[in-house]
Amino acid sequence: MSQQREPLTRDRIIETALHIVDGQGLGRLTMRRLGDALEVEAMAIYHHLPRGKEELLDGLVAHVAVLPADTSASHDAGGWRERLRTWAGAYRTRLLEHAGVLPLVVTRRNPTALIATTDSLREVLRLAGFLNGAAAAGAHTLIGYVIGHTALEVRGRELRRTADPGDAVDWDHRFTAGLDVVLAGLLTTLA
Amino acid sequence: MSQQREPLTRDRIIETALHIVDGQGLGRLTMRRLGDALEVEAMAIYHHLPRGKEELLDGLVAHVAVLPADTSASHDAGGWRERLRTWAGAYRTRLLEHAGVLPLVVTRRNPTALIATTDSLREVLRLAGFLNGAAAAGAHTLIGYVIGHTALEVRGRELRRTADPGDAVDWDHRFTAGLDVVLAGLLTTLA
DNA sequence: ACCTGAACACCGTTCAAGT
DNA sequence: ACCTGAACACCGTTCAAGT
Repeated sequence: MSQQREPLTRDRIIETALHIVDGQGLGRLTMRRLGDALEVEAMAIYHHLPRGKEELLDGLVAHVAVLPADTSASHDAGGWRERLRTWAGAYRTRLLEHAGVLPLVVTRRNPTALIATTDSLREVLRLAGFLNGAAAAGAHTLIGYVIGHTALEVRGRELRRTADPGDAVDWDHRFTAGLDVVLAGLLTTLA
Repeated sequence: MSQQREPLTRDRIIETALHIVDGQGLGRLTMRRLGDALEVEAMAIYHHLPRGKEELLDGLVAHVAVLPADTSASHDAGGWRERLRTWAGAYRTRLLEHAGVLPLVVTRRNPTALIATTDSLREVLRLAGFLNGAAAAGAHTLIGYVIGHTALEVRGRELRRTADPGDAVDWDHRFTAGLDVVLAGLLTTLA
Protein backbone atom coordinates (compact mmCIF):
# COMPACT_ATOMS: atom_id res chain seq x y z
CA MET A 1 0.00 0.00 0.00
CA SER A 2 2.74 2.47 -0.81
CA GLN A 3 0.93 5.70 -1.60
CA GLN A 4 2.13 6.34 -5.11
CA ARG A 5 2.88 10.01 -5.40
CA GLU A 6 1.98 11.85 -8.57
CA PRO A 7 5.30 12.30 -10.40
CA LEU A 8 6.80 15.75 -10.39
CA THR A 9 6.61 17.40 -13.79
CA ARG A 10 7.30 20.87 -15.11
CA ASP A 11 3.62 21.39 -15.90
CA ARG A 12 2.43 20.25 -12.50
CA ILE A 13 4.93 22.55 -10.82
CA ILE A 14 3.80 25.58 -12.81
CA GLU A 15 0.11 24.83 -12.34
CA THR A 16 0.58 24.47 -8.60
CA ALA A 17 2.53 27.72 -8.52
CA LEU A 18 -0.29 29.45 -10.40
CA HIS A 19 -2.72 28.10 -7.84
CA ILE A 20 -0.69 29.60 -5.03
CA VAL A 21 -0.46 32.97 -6.79
CA ASP A 22 -4.19 33.03 -7.48
CA GLY A 23 -5.05 32.12 -3.92
CA GLN A 24 -2.45 33.93 -1.86
CA GLY A 25 -0.74 36.43 -4.15
CA LEU A 26 2.61 36.61 -5.86
CA GLY A 27 4.42 37.63 -2.70
CA ARG A 28 3.63 34.34 -1.04
CA LEU A 29 4.96 32.20 -3.85
CA THR A 30 8.23 30.83 -2.48
CA MET A 31 10.17 27.77 -3.50
CA ARG A 32 9.70 26.30 -0.06
CA ARG A 33 5.94 26.82 -0.02
CA LEU A 34 5.69 25.49 -3.56
CA GLY A 35 7.59 22.43 -2.42
CA ASP A 36 5.12 21.93 0.43
CA ALA A 37 2.15 22.18 -1.94
CA LEU A 38 3.78 19.57 -4.19
CA GLU A 39 4.59 17.39 -1.15
CA VAL A 40 8.27 17.51 -1.97
CA GLU A 41 11.35 19.27 -0.69
CA ALA A 42 11.87 22.66 -2.33
CA MET A 43 15.20 21.57 -3.74
CA ALA A 44 13.55 18.89 -5.90
CA ILE A 45 12.02 21.63 -8.04
CA TYR A 46 15.44 22.62 -9.34
CA HIS A 47 15.74 19.27 -11.03
CA HIS A 48 12.82 20.18 -13.34
CA LEU A 49 13.47 23.91 -13.58
CA PRO A 50 17.25 24.33 -13.60
CA ARG A 51 17.02 28.11 -13.76
CA GLY A 52 15.05 28.04 -10.53
CA LYS A 53 12.54 30.70 -9.62
CA GLU A 54 13.37 32.72 -12.72
CA GLU A 55 12.23 29.84 -14.90
CA LEU A 56 9.18 29.30 -12.73
CA LEU A 57 8.02 32.89 -13.19
CA ASP A 58 8.70 32.70 -16.93
CA GLY A 59 6.46 29.63 -17.00
CA LEU A 60 3.66 31.47 -15.22
CA VAL A 61 3.78 34.30 -17.77
CA ALA A 62 3.73 31.83 -20.65
CA HIS A 63 0.77 30.06 -19.10
CA VAL A 64 -1.29 33.22 -18.68
CA ALA A 65 -0.21 35.64 -21.42
CA VAL A 66 -0.37 33.29 -24.40
CA LEU A 67 -3.86 33.29 -25.89
CA PRO A 68 -3.75 33.48 -29.68
CA ALA A 69 -6.73 34.84 -31.56
CA ASP A 70 -8.62 32.61 -33.94
CA THR A 71 -7.31 33.40 -37.41
CA SER A 72 -9.10 30.58 -39.17
CA ALA A 73 -12.61 31.19 -40.46
CA SER A 74 -14.86 33.85 -41.94
CA HIS A 75 -12.68 36.89 -42.42
CA ASP A 76 -15.38 38.91 -44.11
CA ALA A 77 -15.66 42.65 -43.79
CA GLY A 78 -17.43 43.19 -40.46
CA GLY A 79 -16.22 39.87 -39.04
CA TRP A 80 -12.89 41.04 -37.69
CA ARG A 81 -14.44 43.60 -35.36
CA GLU A 82 -16.65 41.07 -33.66
CA ARG A 83 -13.81 38.57 -33.60
CA LEU A 84 -11.47 41.01 -31.90
CA ARG A 85 -14.18 42.04 -29.46
CA THR A 86 -14.66 38.44 -28.41
CA TRP A 87 -10.94 37.80 -28.19
CA ALA A 88 -10.27 40.93 -26.14
CA GLY A 89 -13.02 40.00 -23.69
CA ALA A 90 -11.55 36.52 -23.27
CA TYR A 91 -8.06 37.90 -22.76
CA ARG A 92 -9.27 40.36 -20.13
CA THR A 93 -11.09 37.55 -18.34
CA ARG A 94 -7.96 35.45 -18.21
CA LEU A 95 -5.86 38.34 -16.93
CA LEU A 96 -8.43 39.04 -14.21
CA GLU A 97 -8.51 35.38 -13.21
CA HIS A 98 -4.75 35.47 -12.76
CA ALA A 99 -4.34 39.07 -11.72
CA GLY A 100 -1.41 38.11 -9.53
CA VAL A 101 0.81 37.46 -12.54
CA LEU A 102 0.03 40.77 -14.24
CA PRO A 103 3.14 42.42 -12.77
CA LEU A 104 5.18 39.60 -14.29
CA VAL A 105 3.62 40.08 -17.72
CA VAL A 106 4.64 43.72 -17.53
CA THR A 107 8.21 43.03 -16.44
CA ARG A 108 11.08 42.42 -18.81
CA ARG A 109 10.54 38.77 -17.90
CA ASN A 110 9.92 36.26 -20.71
CA PRO A 111 9.44 38.77 -23.53
CA THR A 112 8.71 36.02 -26.05
CA ALA A 113 5.48 35.01 -24.29
CA LEU A 114 3.29 37.58 -25.99
CA ILE A 115 4.68 37.09 -29.48
CA ALA A 116 2.33 34.28 -30.49
CA THR A 117 -0.58 36.33 -29.23
CA THR A 118 0.48 39.50 -31.01
CA ASP A 119 1.26 37.66 -34.22
CA SER A 120 -2.17 36.07 -34.38
CA LEU A 121 -3.85 39.41 -33.77
CA ARG A 122 -1.81 40.96 -36.55
CA GLU A 123 -2.89 38.16 -38.86
CA VAL A 124 -6.56 38.80 -38.09
CA LEU A 125 -6.11 42.43 -39.05
CA ARG A 126 -4.12 41.56 -42.14
CA LEU A 127 -6.87 39.24 -43.35
CA ALA A 128 -9.35 42.01 -42.68
CA GLY A 129 -7.57 44.20 -45.21
CA PHE A 130 -5.08 46.17 -43.12
CA LEU A 131 -1.70 46.78 -44.70
CA ASN A 132 1.23 45.02 -43.05
CA GLY A 133 2.44 48.01 -41.10
CA ALA A 134 -1.01 49.04 -39.96
CA ALA A 135 -1.83 45.49 -38.93
CA ALA A 136 1.29 45.22 -36.77
CA ALA A 137 0.68 48.60 -35.18
CA GLY A 138 -3.00 47.82 -34.68
CA ALA A 139 -2.27 44.55 -32.93
CA HIS A 140 0.07 46.36 -30.58
CA THR A 141 -2.47 49.08 -29.91
CA LEU A 142 -5.20 46.61 -29.08
CA ILE A 143 -3.15 44.35 -26.85
CA GLY A 144 -1.61 47.36 -25.14
CA TYR A 145 -5.05 48.70 -24.36
CA VAL A 146 -6.31 45.37 -23.02
CA ILE A 147 -3.32 44.86 -20.73
CA GLY A 148 -3.17 48.45 -19.53
CA HIS A 149 -6.88 48.86 -18.93
CA THR A 150 -7.12 45.54 -17.13
CA ALA A 151 -4.23 46.58 -14.90
CA LEU A 152 -6.14 49.76 -14.03
CA GLU A 153 -9.23 47.67 -13.38
CA VAL A 154 -7.47 45.37 -10.94
CA ARG A 155 -6.16 48.32 -8.99
CA GLY A 156 -9.45 50.18 -9.22
CA ARG A 157 -11.50 47.26 -7.93
CA GLU A 158 -9.23 46.99 -4.90
CA LEU A 159 -9.61 50.69 -4.18
CA ARG A 160 -13.38 51.07 -4.55
CA ARG A 161 -14.01 48.13 -2.25
CA THR A 162 -13.18 50.40 0.66
CA ALA A 163 -14.95 53.48 -0.71
CA ASP A 164 -18.63 54.27 -0.66
CA PRO A 165 -20.43 52.12 -3.24
CA GLY A 166 -22.22 55.14 -4.68
CA ASP A 167 -19.51 55.94 -7.19
CA ALA A 168 -18.84 52.32 -8.13
CA VAL A 169 -17.44 51.79 -11.59
CA ASP A 170 -19.05 49.33 -13.97
CA TRP A 171 -15.81 47.80 -15.17
CA ASP A 172 -17.42 45.48 -17.70
CA HIS A 173 -19.09 48.42 -19.35
CA ARG A 174 -16.02 50.62 -19.14
CA PHE A 175 -13.79 48.00 -20.70
CA THR A 176 -16.21 47.48 -23.57
CA ALA A 177 -16.56 51.23 -24.11
CA GLY A 178 -12.79 51.68 -24.33
CA LEU A 179 -12.51 48.64 -26.55
CA ASP A 180 -15.04 50.13 -28.94
CA VAL A 181 -13.08 53.37 -28.98
CA VAL A 182 -9.96 51.49 -30.01
CA LEU A 183 -11.82 49.46 -32.65
CA ALA A 184 -13.50 52.57 -34.02
CA GLY A 185 -10.09 54.21 -34.22
CA LEU A 186 -8.64 51.21 -36.01
CA LEU A 187 -11.43 51.45 -38.56
CA THR A 188 -10.35 54.97 -39.46
CA THR A 189 -6.90 53.64 -40.40
CA LEU A 190 -8.38 51.20 -42.92
CA ALA A 191 -7.76 52.25 -46.51
CA MET B 1 35.58 69.47 10.74
CA SER B 2 32.77 67.03 11.44
CA GLN B 3 31.45 66.09 8.03
CA GLN B 4 27.83 67.16 8.31
CA ARG B 5 25.68 64.47 6.77
CA GLU B 6 22.64 65.45 4.76
CA PRO B 7 19.67 64.78 7.07
CA LEU B 8 17.59 61.73 6.29
CA THR B 9 14.18 62.67 4.90
CA ARG B 10 11.34 60.76 3.33
CA ASP B 11 11.92 62.46 0.00
CA ARG B 12 15.63 61.78 -0.04
CA ILE B 13 15.01 58.13 0.80
CA ILE B 14 12.54 57.70 -2.04
CA GLU B 15 14.70 59.54 -4.56
CA THR B 16 17.70 57.42 -3.64
CA ALA B 17 15.58 54.28 -3.96
CA LEU B 18 14.42 55.41 -7.40
CA HIS B 19 18.04 55.92 -8.37
CA ILE B 20 18.86 52.36 -7.37
CA VAL B 21 15.88 50.97 -9.29
CA ASP B 22 16.77 52.96 -12.41
CA GLY B 23 20.38 51.89 -12.29
CA GLN B 24 20.24 48.30 -11.06
CA GLY B 25 16.63 47.18 -11.32
CA LEU B 26 13.84 46.61 -8.85
CA GLY B 27 15.24 43.27 -7.72
CA ARG B 28 18.32 44.91 -6.29
CA LEU B 29 16.45 47.44 -4.20
CA THR B 30 16.88 46.17 -0.66
CA MET B 31 16.62 48.01 2.59
CA ARG B 32 20.25 47.21 3.35
CA ARG B 33 21.52 48.48 0.00
CA LEU B 34 19.32 51.55 0.29
CA GLY B 35 20.83 52.18 3.72
CA ASP B 36 24.32 51.93 2.23
CA ALA B 37 23.46 54.43 -0.50
CA LEU B 38 22.13 56.82 2.14
CA GLU B 39 25.21 56.20 4.31
CA VAL B 40 23.07 55.02 7.16
CA GLU B 41 22.10 51.73 8.76
CA ALA B 42 19.09 50.11 7.05
CA MET B 43 17.10 50.26 10.27
CA ALA B 44 17.19 54.06 10.30
CA ILE B 45 14.87 54.07 7.29
CA TYR B 46 12.03 52.69 9.38
CA HIS B 47 12.00 55.83 11.40
CA HIS B 48 10.90 57.81 8.35
CA LEU B 49 8.81 55.09 6.67
CA PRO B 50 7.13 53.18 9.49
CA ARG B 51 5.45 50.76 7.10
CA GLY B 52 8.87 49.79 5.81
CA LYS B 53 9.44 48.53 2.32
CA GLU B 54 5.73 48.58 1.54
CA GLU B 55 5.67 52.31 2.12
CA LEU B 56 8.87 52.75 0.14
CA LEU B 57 7.39 51.06 -2.92
CA ASP B 58 4.19 53.06 -2.56
CA GLY B 59 6.33 56.18 -2.59
CA LEU B 60 8.08 55.11 -5.78
CA VAL B 61 4.75 54.60 -7.52
CA ALA B 62 3.51 57.99 -6.38
CA HIS B 63 6.71 59.60 -7.60
CA VAL B 64 6.47 58.08 -11.08
CA ALA B 65 2.78 57.56 -11.84
CA VAL B 66 1.45 60.96 -10.84
CA LEU B 67 1.63 63.35 -13.75
CA PRO B 68 -1.56 65.39 -14.10
CA ALA B 69 -2.50 66.85 -17.44
CA ASP B 70 -2.68 70.58 -17.87
CA THR B 71 -6.35 71.49 -17.55
CA SER B 72 -5.84 75.22 -17.51
CA ALA B 73 -5.77 77.09 -20.80
CA SER B 74 -7.18 77.09 -24.31
CA HIS B 75 -9.80 74.39 -24.32
CA ASP B 76 -10.97 75.15 -27.82
CA ALA B 77 -12.20 72.50 -30.23
CA GLY B 78 -9.04 71.00 -31.67
CA GLY B 79 -6.96 71.91 -28.63
CA TRP B 80 -7.72 68.86 -26.54
CA ARG B 81 -6.35 66.44 -29.11
CA GLU B 82 -2.98 68.14 -29.26
CA ARG B 83 -2.98 68.57 -25.50
CA LEU B 84 -3.60 64.88 -24.91
CA ARG B 85 -0.99 63.93 -27.49
CA THR B 86 1.60 66.01 -25.69
CA TRP B 87 0.61 64.69 -22.31
CA ALA B 88 0.63 61.05 -23.43
CA GLY B 89 4.10 61.47 -24.89
CA ALA B 90 5.38 62.97 -21.67
CA TYR B 91 3.82 60.20 -19.62
CA ARG B 92 5.33 57.51 -21.82
CA THR B 93 8.73 59.18 -21.50
CA ARG B 94 8.51 59.20 -17.73
CA LEU B 95 7.48 55.55 -17.61
CA LEU B 96 10.37 54.61 -19.88
CA GLU B 97 12.81 56.57 -17.74
CA HIS B 98 11.65 54.60 -14.71
CA ALA B 99 10.75 51.34 -16.39
CA GLY B 100 11.79 49.44 -13.28
CA VAL B 101 8.77 50.68 -11.35
CA LEU B 102 6.24 49.75 -14.05
CA PRO B 103 5.48 46.41 -12.38
CA LEU B 104 4.68 48.34 -9.21
CA VAL B 105 2.33 50.69 -11.01
CA VAL B 106 0.47 47.65 -12.29
CA THR B 107 0.25 45.93 -8.91
CA ARG B 108 -2.51 46.45 -6.42
CA ARG B 109 0.01 48.68 -4.68
CA ASN B 110 -0.91 52.29 -3.96
CA PRO B 111 -4.09 52.42 -6.03
CA THR B 112 -4.65 56.09 -5.22
CA ALA B 113 -1.52 57.17 -7.10
CA LEU B 114 -3.15 57.36 -10.50
CA ILE B 115 -6.31 59.11 -9.38
CA ALA B 116 -4.96 62.65 -9.71
CA THR B 117 -3.69 61.80 -13.15
CA THR B 118 -6.94 60.19 -14.30
CA ASP B 119 -9.04 62.99 -12.86
CA SER B 120 -7.11 65.67 -14.70
CA LEU B 121 -7.42 63.76 -17.97
CA ARG B 122 -11.15 63.43 -17.45
CA GLU B 123 -11.37 67.16 -16.87
CA VAL B 124 -9.57 67.89 -20.13
CA LEU B 125 -12.11 65.75 -21.96
CA ARG B 126 -15.03 67.30 -20.11
CA LEU B 127 -13.89 70.79 -21.08
CA ALA B 128 -13.58 69.57 -24.65
CA GLY B 129 -17.28 68.75 -24.69
CA PHE B 130 -17.43 65.13 -23.64
CA LEU B 131 -20.32 64.14 -21.39
CA ASN B 132 -19.38 63.11 -17.86
CA GLY B 133 -19.59 59.39 -18.47
CA ALA B 134 -17.75 59.52 -21.78
CA ALA B 135 -15.04 61.72 -20.27
CA ALA B 136 -14.41 59.28 -17.43
CA ALA B 137 -14.35 56.30 -19.76
CA GLY B 138 -12.16 58.13 -22.25
CA ALA B 139 -9.61 59.05 -19.61
CA HIS B 140 -9.41 55.42 -18.60
CA THR B 141 -9.06 54.28 -22.18
CA LEU B 142 -6.23 56.67 -22.88
CA ILE B 143 -4.25 56.04 -19.73
CA GLY B 144 -4.79 52.30 -20.11
CA TYR B 145 -3.38 52.44 -23.60
CA VAL B 146 -0.35 54.47 -22.57
CA ILE B 147 0.55 52.20 -19.67
CA GLY B 148 -0.11 48.97 -21.54
CA HIS B 149 1.66 49.96 -24.73
CA THR B 150 4.66 51.28 -22.84
CA ALA B 151 4.87 48.01 -20.94
CA LEU B 152 4.93 46.17 -24.27
CA GLU B 153 7.59 48.55 -25.50
CA VAL B 154 9.88 47.93 -22.54
CA ARG B 155 9.64 44.19 -23.04
CA GLY B 156 9.95 44.48 -26.80
CA ARG B 157 13.06 46.62 -26.65
CA GLU B 158 14.76 44.07 -24.44
CA LEU B 159 13.84 41.28 -26.84
CA ARG B 160 14.87 42.83 -30.14
CA ARG B 161 18.26 43.76 -28.76
CA THR B 162 19.31 40.14 -29.18
CA ALA B 163 17.53 39.60 -32.50
CA ASP B 164 18.67 40.62 -35.94
CA PRO B 165 18.27 44.38 -36.32
CA GLY B 166 16.49 43.99 -39.65
CA ASP B 167 13.03 43.74 -38.13
CA ALA B 168 13.60 46.46 -35.57
CA VAL B 169 10.48 48.26 -34.37
CA ASP B 170 10.26 52.04 -34.45
CA TRP B 171 8.70 52.38 -31.03
CA ASP B 172 8.30 56.14 -31.18
CA HIS B 173 6.32 55.81 -34.38
CA ARG B 174 4.34 52.84 -33.17
CA PHE B 175 3.34 54.59 -29.97
CA THR B 176 2.19 57.66 -31.85
CA ALA B 177 0.25 55.56 -34.35
CA GLY B 178 -1.61 53.74 -31.58
CA LEU B 179 -2.19 57.00 -29.76
CA ASP B 180 -3.75 58.48 -32.88
CA VAL B 181 -5.97 55.42 -33.18
CA VAL B 182 -7.23 55.96 -29.65
CA LEU B 183 -7.73 59.69 -30.16
CA ALA B 184 -9.55 59.09 -33.46
CA GLY B 185 -11.75 56.59 -31.67
CA LEU B 186 -12.47 59.06 -28.88
CA LEU B 187 -13.52 61.62 -31.48
CA THR B 188 -16.25 59.28 -32.73
CA THR B 189 -17.79 59.22 -29.24
CA LEU B 190 -18.14 63.02 -29.23
CA ALA B 191 -21.74 64.11 -29.60
C1' DA C 1 14.00 62.59 17.98
C1' DC C 2 17.01 59.98 15.43
C1' DC C 3 20.07 56.31 14.61
C1' DT C 4 22.64 51.75 15.77
C1' DG C 5 23.65 46.61 16.76
C1' DA C 6 22.24 42.35 17.56
C1' DA C 7 18.86 39.09 16.76
C1' DC C 8 14.89 36.43 14.44
C1' DA C 9 12.41 34.22 10.92
C1' DC C 10 12.57 33.55 6.30
C1' DC C 11 14.41 33.65 1.51
C1' DG C 12 16.83 31.39 -3.12
C1' DT C 13 20.30 28.40 -4.20
C1' DT C 14 24.52 25.00 -4.11
C1' DC C 15 26.23 20.74 -3.29
C1' DA C 16 27.30 16.34 -1.52
C1' DA C 17 24.77 12.46 -0.36
C1' DG C 18 21.21 9.11 -0.63
C1' DT C 19 18.02 5.77 -3.45
C1' DA D 1 17.34 9.92 -12.78
C1' DC D 2 15.22 11.88 -9.04
C1' DC D 3 14.95 13.56 -4.48
C1' DT D 4 16.86 14.93 0.33
C1' DG D 5 19.50 17.47 4.22
C1' DA D 6 22.56 20.55 5.62
C1' DA D 7 24.66 24.72 4.68
C1' DC D 8 25.50 29.64 2.81
C1' DA D 9 24.57 34.28 1.80
C1' DC D 10 21.10 37.35 1.97
C1' DC D 11 16.44 39.21 2.99
C1' DG D 12 12.71 42.40 5.90
C1' DT D 13 11.74 43.59 10.36
C1' DT D 14 11.67 44.05 15.75
C1' DC D 15 13.50 45.79 19.68
C1' DA D 16 16.39 47.33 23.23
C1' DA D 17 19.99 50.45 23.55
C1' DG D 18 22.65 54.47 22.59
C1' DT D 19 23.08 59.78 21.72
